[in-house]
Amino acid sequence: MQHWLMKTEPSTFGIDDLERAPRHRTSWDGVRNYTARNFLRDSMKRGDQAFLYHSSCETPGVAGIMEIVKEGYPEEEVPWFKVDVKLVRRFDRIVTLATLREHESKELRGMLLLQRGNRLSITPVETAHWKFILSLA
DNA sequence: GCCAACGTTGGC
DNA sequence: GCCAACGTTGGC
Repeated sequence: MQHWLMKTEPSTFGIDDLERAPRHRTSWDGVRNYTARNFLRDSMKRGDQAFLYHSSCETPGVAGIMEIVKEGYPEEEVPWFKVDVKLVRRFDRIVTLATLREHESKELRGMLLLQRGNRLSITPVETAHWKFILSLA
């Protein structure tokens, strides 16, 4: 199983919205970047888990865990792709970006989210990083 | 609101 | 293929 991190702006769609969605499920669409699209289309597999990350908000950070329940399929707008996800677990508290940064040079060294200038909305997460962030949650 | 980083566009 | 201009992201 692979792990991922998927960004969303909570003012548009956040963990509250996912929790309220029918069966805690939603289509993860609107991704408009080719690298991220390729992850959606080619690499994400059913059963993979992903951190739901809140960006562009008061407290950026990881809000919970989702599972991929439907692999990549086309959006109506060519050439973009989406997957379906469901909420697995909502963290009691957000694991904030500030907290992640505290471990940037040790446990989370090399994490793509923390790399300078990274704007990619979907990134793979190394298993060691995944486990460590879970331990913070 | 600012601005660094970086992706995309389009003329050549 | 180059690269300047422009648009977007996202933390602060």
